[in-house]
Amino acid sequence: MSKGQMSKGQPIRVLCVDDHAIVREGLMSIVALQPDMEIVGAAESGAEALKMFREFSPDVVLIDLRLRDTTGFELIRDILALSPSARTIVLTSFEGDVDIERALAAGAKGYVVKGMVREELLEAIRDVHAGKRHVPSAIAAKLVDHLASEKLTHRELDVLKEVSKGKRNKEIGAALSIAEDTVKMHVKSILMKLGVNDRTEAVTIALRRGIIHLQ
Amino acid sequence: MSKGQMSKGQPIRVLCVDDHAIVREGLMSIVALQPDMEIVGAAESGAEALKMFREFSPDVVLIDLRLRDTTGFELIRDILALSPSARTIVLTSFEGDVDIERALAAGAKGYVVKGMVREELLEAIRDVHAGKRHVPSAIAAKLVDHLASEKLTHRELDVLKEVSKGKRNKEIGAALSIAEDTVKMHVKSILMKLGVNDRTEAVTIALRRGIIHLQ
DNA sequence: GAAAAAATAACCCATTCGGGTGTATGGGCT
DNA sequence: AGCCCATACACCCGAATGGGTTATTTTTTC
Repeated sequence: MSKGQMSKGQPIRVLCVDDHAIVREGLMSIVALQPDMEIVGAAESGAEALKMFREFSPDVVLIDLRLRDTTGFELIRDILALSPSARTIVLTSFEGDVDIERALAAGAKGYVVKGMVREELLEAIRDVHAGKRHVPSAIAAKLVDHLASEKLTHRELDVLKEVSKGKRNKEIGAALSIAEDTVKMHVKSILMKLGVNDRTEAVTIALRRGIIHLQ
Repeated sequence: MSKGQMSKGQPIRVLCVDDHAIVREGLMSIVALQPDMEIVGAAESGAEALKMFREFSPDVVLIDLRLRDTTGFELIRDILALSPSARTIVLTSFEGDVDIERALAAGAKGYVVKGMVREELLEAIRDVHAGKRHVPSAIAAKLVDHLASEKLTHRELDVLKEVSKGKRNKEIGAALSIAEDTVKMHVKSILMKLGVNDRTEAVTIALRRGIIHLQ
């Protein structure tokens, strides 16, 4: 790892990971214009990203949360396993507080939403390269909004995913090999934790917050 | 309109409309590399797009469906109202059959999904500029899959949107100023047309197919 | 102007749902 | 050992839901 003694004159070496060619292209063209940065690679999958990370040891890695062969969360963990001092920034269109929380928990140093102004991204890259965290206040605010809200347990998540498929409690019980009454218990808990009236609103709120995703 | 006698030597003049700076940047950099194309403008809102369209009379307009101040559907209609021979291509991440159908119904000549390969987009631009339609078979297949499925009526859509908020039939009735029994009638019809078991699945299927969108 | 489609409303009825309360078991942390 | 928490199960009950049928009025379409 040749990051410790990086002098001010050397450009920030950036790797970007996104399965959309347009986004990779856009990132490259934005970053390439900065005199203090350079793109060392653009990967379209997690596997390719890891290969490029090993090969180029970039200073900063930009990562989308949705990838073809893995998730951004997993990729961040994989990269940190290779190099614990790696600096990663999530660049995604997901804005749910749970997505943000999971990304930061996985070890991301920054979280930037696609659709922000160009400067926000560049600032994030410079901050994170300098060892700082960079989470825009609008993003941080979403986390704060749900600080008090209880997290769903693993089992509740299982149930919620089945609920989103339109299954009845009885069917969910059969699918998860538990009693219908247990399912009802979980559903009640889910509704309470999410602060909603019924299972349908539970699903839409969960989608909005990034607790579950379609497909 | 100086499009009729466009000679082969002149580049295809492209306008792109997307509220994400990264995507605009990516499009510009992809198109700029093509010898037979040039970007004449990049708008980040519908209003700006119309202004640029009037100013530059581009040969082809690339349009995202989600814009800050309007929708892609509306923008396509607005552009066609200005210039009935305008050629527009939808470039979006929405893949629901209803999104596709609405876009083509609005007058789009092409429909390309973000995340396709670079060549797909370039081919679409050339095809559409040449007066052809360009809808990739994967996209067309989604339309075909739902050819038989009945469309929801306007009122059913109103009800479905309320359902997605977690409202009860009684509350929906109050919101729409109709009897609860009428709401139940609409809900029954919705479930039948979408081929689902309950209101929750109706919402997730509707989201997937682009019949409704969150927020 | 007639025919078709959509919107409205009212029944019935079995099932499901949401809310309340209580109990039990097995990890994990202190 | 004691405690918390997740998980699992049971029972009660009123309200909401989904399915079936019929009918009137309005709107759209041909």
